Formats: sequence, structure tokens, C-alpha cells
Amino acid sequence: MPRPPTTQQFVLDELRRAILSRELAPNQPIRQDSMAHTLGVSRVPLREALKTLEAEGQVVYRPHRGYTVAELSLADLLEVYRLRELLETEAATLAPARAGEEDAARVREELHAVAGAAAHDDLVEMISSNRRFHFALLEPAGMPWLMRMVRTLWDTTDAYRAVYYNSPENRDRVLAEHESIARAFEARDGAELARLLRQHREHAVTALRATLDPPAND
Amino acid sequence: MPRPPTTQQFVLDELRRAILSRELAPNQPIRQDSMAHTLGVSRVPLREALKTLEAEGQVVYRPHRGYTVAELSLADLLEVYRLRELLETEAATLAPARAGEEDAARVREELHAVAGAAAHDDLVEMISSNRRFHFALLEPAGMPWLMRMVRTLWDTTDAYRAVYYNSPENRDRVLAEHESIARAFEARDGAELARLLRQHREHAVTALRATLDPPAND
DNA sequence: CAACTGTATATTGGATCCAACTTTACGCTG
DNA sequence: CAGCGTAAAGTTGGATCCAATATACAGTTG
Repeated sequence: MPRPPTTQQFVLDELRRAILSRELAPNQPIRQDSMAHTLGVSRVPLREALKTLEAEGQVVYRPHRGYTVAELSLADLLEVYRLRELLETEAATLAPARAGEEDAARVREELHAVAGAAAHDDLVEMISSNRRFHFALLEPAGMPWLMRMVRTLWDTTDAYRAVYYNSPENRDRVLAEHESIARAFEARDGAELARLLRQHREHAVTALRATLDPPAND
Repeated sequence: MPRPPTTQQFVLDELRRAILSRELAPNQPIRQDSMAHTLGVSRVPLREALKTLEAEGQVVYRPHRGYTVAELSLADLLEVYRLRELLETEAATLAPARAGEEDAARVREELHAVAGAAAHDDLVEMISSNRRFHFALLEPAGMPWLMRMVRTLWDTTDAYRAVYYNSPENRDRVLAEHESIARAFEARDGAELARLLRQHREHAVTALRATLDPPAND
């Protein structure tokens, strides 16, 4: 497994992974000195990576007080899903009409990747290929600014996707829905694609709400 | 005029201003050494500021090749306005119903600030108060993630706003439209507010297209 | 005893220095 | 003379060092 080209990229990946896996808990301060030491790098690339995460909303920065892992409230979660709805609906509506043959092939390929990962019970691979699948659906719309925003929205909710995929019923449902989603894409039916994706998200957000709301923690 | 609390904030402001004013031209590489020297700081805070700008899409970064000022094509400009439409429509629809008295006061205040700046032919102040006016309209929606995205979209097109405001007719039109926009806000009519803002943007984008399209430069 | 102040310590912010990579210029070779 | 390879220069990436700010604590004073 080749290490990323630059150290700061490596640090960025590590921090993302650590936040995702809750090794770094929400609201936890990130001590630069110890964190740098842990990762085996100096503070400079660490600070640059933190700046990137700050811009994405993954960490909160206060001058002279350092960085803390961002806390995502239920309201935040719902807002993020609402924004995904606005942006992804736009892209999904346009993408199929603008897609070429290679785009369709890409979608099919990732569809199978998700199914394969699910069959092997590989959660990590399922999450990443699922992401590639969805982006392959939207990318053909040719809206790089939108894609950038959608990407950060996905990043902030990655932690919750792991929760969602823990349930076998949810996994099965996802796979079944992916099938019809891919069909709508290949049929060049943007409106239908947007509708199906909306449903897809709707279920996820409902399930997450049920998981997170009642415990009444904190 | 007090200098910002941290150097990197100062650098960030300076870079934003320089990019906005075209002192730094699109596609121009930013030499860290000379830029740091020019600003009278070291390269460390400069690099952190550049990371922030990279995340906002204002500069492009390629490892070991440095940062260049991002070029905004016409397609990019149109996409950014389309995204503003999606996001601002959402916020504008919700904001009036959720606004309190102090929110309305804020809107009125900024409305007058824009008019005052226009009366004094103060373009810079007009641009910044115009921005505060629009954000005051959207802020009450209570969607921080959306606001963050809208903010970066505004940042990327700030340079064009200066162009737009150069024309006295455009300025007059803006002031007139602001009046009715503020009235819709105070009437708690979200749908109408969204509609007026849409019109507002529509005119700007049409004017900009006319300005930028025919010259057939580059 | 509470509140305030001064001081010590921990942590972040910034500057300088060295290493790695990229690019360019130059000379060699065919 | 074209093309390639190589070396040198310039630029960025990263590490270490020092300064500035914030926090915690102890001592003092009302």
C-alpha cells in the first residue's frame, strides 16, 4: 500500500479516518504536539491538514485555543441531509442526459463493487464503493463546484453511514435500491433518478433519526 | 484601524483583497517566498491562509508545484450562480418566518447602509454592506452549513460584483430592488422574498454574461 | 472567605533552517 | 541540429526553534 505523495495528505487521511472512527471524539481538543508525535510528523503539515478540515467543517478552530473535533448535532445532521437533497437533486436531474458511455460503465462497475463488498461483509469497502457509486451518478452533470460541496457534505456524515450499514436490513435495502437507481440512470431518466435518490436518503435519515433521537444522551 | 488578531488572518484578508482586485491575476502562480516577503511575514502563516483559500476554491494547489490563482470560466460563474439560487432560495423561503425583531432591525440597518454608501459613491463600502444586507436576510433561517457554503460562493464572485456596480444604472436598480426585498422580508413572505432575490440575481448574471461573453478575450 | 492579581506553565503562532522535488539549462551524443 | 540525459538552480515540503497568548494556580488583599 503506497503512502500518499505528501505528508500533509497522509496526515489529512489519518485525521479523517480518526474522526470518522470516533478515535477522536466530538469536542475533543486536538493537541498539536502530541498528535504530531503520534503520527510521526512535525506540527507544520498537521496544522495545514487541520486548516483544510476546518474549512470543511470537520473541526472547529479558535485562535490561540486550538482545534477541536466538530460536534454534529441532530439539527446539523438534518440540515446536511437537506442540503444534500437540494444539491444532489440538481445534479441527478441533469446527469443522465449528459452522461456518455464510459459514465454508464462506471456506474455499473461501482454498483457491482458495492454488491461485492456487501457479499463479503466488508463494511469499509462497502462505504467507500457506495460513495463512488453515488458520485459516479452525479459527476456527469459537469458541475465541479456542486461536486465539491456534496463531497464535504458526505465527509461530515461518514460516521453515521457506518452506523446505518450496521443493520443487515438496511444493507439489503440499499442494494435493492441501487439496482433501480442504476436502471433509471441508464434509462436517461433524470427526474426518476432524482426521485429515487431522494427516497434513498429519506430512508437513511429516518433510520438515523430513530437511532439517535430516543437515546436522549448528552 | 486595528490589525487582525493573528497574522494568518491578516494574510488571508490581504490575499482575498489582492485576488479580488486582480492584483493577483487568474492562473498566476503565487511564489511563497516573495509573497511572504511582500506581506512582511514568514511562509508558515501564508501557507495556512493558502490552504483555506484552496478549500474555498479561490486558489488551486498542486503538490510540489505550489498555488495558483483560480481561473473562473464563464461556465464556473454560471454554475456558482445556479448553486446560489438553489441554496439562497431555500434560506430565503424559511428565513422570514423564523426571524425575530432584531433580525428585521438588522436588515433595515444594512438596507440603509447600502443606500448611504451608494449616495457617497463608495463602491467598496457598498459591496460589503450589500453583502451584509443579503446575509442578514438569509441568516434567520438558522442553517449554518448553508450559510457557510453561500459565503464561499459569494467570495468567488466578489470580483464580478465590482464590475456590476460600476454601472450607475445597475446601482440604481439594486437600490430599488432592495427596497421591495426588505418589504417582503418584513411582511414575513418567504416565497415572495425568494422570488425577488431570484430576479435580483437573474439580472446580475445577465448583465455579467453580456459583459464577459462578447469581448471574446483570452 | 471571595475576588483579584501576578506568576508559572502549557499550548499555540510564527520564523528560520534543511530536505525533497520540479524545472530549467546545458552539454553530450546520435 | 534534434533529442536525450544530467546537473544545477529555484521552489515547495517539513522539521526545529523561539515568541506570544491563554490557562491554571497560588498568593494577597478587601
